[in-house]
Amino acid sequence: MIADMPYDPSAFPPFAVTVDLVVLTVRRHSLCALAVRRGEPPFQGRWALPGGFVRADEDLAQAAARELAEETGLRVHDPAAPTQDHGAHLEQLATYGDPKRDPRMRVVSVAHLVLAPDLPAPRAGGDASNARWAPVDELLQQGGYGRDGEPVAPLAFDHAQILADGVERARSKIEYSSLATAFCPPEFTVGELRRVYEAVWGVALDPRNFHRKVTGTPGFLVPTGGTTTRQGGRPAQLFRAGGATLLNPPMLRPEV
Amino acid sequence: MIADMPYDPSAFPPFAVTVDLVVLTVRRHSLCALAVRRGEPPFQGRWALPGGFVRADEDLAQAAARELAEETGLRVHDPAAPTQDHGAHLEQLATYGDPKRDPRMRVVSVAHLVLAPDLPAPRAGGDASNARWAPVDELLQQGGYGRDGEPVAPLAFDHAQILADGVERARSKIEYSSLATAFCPPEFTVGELRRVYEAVWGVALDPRNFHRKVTGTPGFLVPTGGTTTRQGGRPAQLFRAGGATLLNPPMLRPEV
DNA sequence: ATCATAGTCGTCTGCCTGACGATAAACACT
DNA sequence: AGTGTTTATCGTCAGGCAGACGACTATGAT
Repeated sequence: MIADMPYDPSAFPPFAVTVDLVVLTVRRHSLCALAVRRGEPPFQGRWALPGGFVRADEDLAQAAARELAEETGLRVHDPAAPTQDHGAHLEQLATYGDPKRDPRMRVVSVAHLVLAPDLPAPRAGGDASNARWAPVDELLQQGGYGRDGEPVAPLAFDHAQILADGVERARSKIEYSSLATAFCPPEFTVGELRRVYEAVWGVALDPRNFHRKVTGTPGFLVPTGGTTTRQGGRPAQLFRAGGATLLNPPMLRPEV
Repeated sequence: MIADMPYDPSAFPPFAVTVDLVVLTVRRHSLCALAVRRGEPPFQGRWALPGGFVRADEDLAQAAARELAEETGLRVHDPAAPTQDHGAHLEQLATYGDPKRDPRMRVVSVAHLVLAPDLPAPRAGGDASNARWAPVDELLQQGGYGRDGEPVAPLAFDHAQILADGVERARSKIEYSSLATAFCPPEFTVGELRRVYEAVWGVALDPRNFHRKVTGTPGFLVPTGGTTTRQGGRPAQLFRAGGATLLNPPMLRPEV
């Protein structure tokens, strides 16, 4: 990097660097993402992913965590502190730098992926009407009609691509990691975890085989001793996420 | 992104954006990375990953491909053109933006991963002594001694971290994709492909089970009809990489 | 001729998964 | 109280795949 070039500030073009957030959660049995309405041109009035500029003195992950807190109040789970603070999971997704992706100037955006349990309604700078959870299918369908019959405008900028990449990352990552628990509250049942997989993958899973798989994988789930009937039916054991982060062998996503 | 902020060029700090390259290949049965010697401070004389500034009018992937061509003469395989041009594989790895990662100024670097077949000696701006292939273990050991007994200085900047991330990506990705063929020449034998896996993972694999696995996976290998004895022993069938990119079920990396 | 090297085909056993039957424990009715 | 519905949990069985490893083949080296 900069291997053969003396330091000359005029030698490189100025870039703006932003972070964009793909915040995913599972609500009412479907995978949803956080969208905010743009108040300024370009794309004024259109929905977009939350995000903002990286500040001069902060790391990329810090910037993403700050934006997340500003938009949702969510705190990020600190991997260094294994206590059960149960913040959201945050990881870097990819970086988007097409010269024309922002019509105003050269903007390079470092997208981050956030997985969060189901939350109360979002806030966006205190204005609730400018932020919402929307099913990812709805946000990704181009020029279709939403659940309420209103026409759906595609997301601003290249955010549809970013969202699609984030969803794909989440779908593949819950296969071989215990990340699906990031969508669950601190204590959850096997059935609730299964409904997370079903919502993210959009498939139905056999409850018996799923139960055998997750309870038989060492370190995945830790029973808390409690039970709950909040889903109706027979009371189910409550679990916390165990220490294991990698699932080996992985959870298999059913064929199409 | 930039959702609630009017366009004001003074509102964001100026960033330099670079691409850094983790170029991996397999030479003499070990996984090697391309390193270039820095000609300028900081870290003058130390080894670093190749890379450079992103230009005003180019995409991030374009910048990475351009730097790769400048440093090695390698061309990148174009995914849109499925012809057998057999360029190298290039993909985005991750982005590094710690405020202090470059002591001179705020630099955000978008690292890319390149997998290439074994190549003739590298060139770096025409100066061969300033570029080399080095085993990744050697580049990653901090403050140890290299194969020739000379002390090894750690890589410049945060490039040891970037290299480690790239190696980890390559190690995991050959599990569930056919990417290992990117390390091979256009035609190769099952044994050569096995030696790629062994070098990247640093393990020994059973030749019989490996043969069964790769030849039994539809779309992974396509026989060309030819044979070769370049490895000694009984002649081996030659194959090309098939169209399949995902390996299902994956190739299993042996336990520790 | 013999050996060393590398490739290829088989066999066997154990583990995991998918399909699915059966039972258990709650609630909502009537 | 009884019946049906819902969800959870335990078991069984067959098929597929991976690890361990034996056997045989085809070349070059000595």
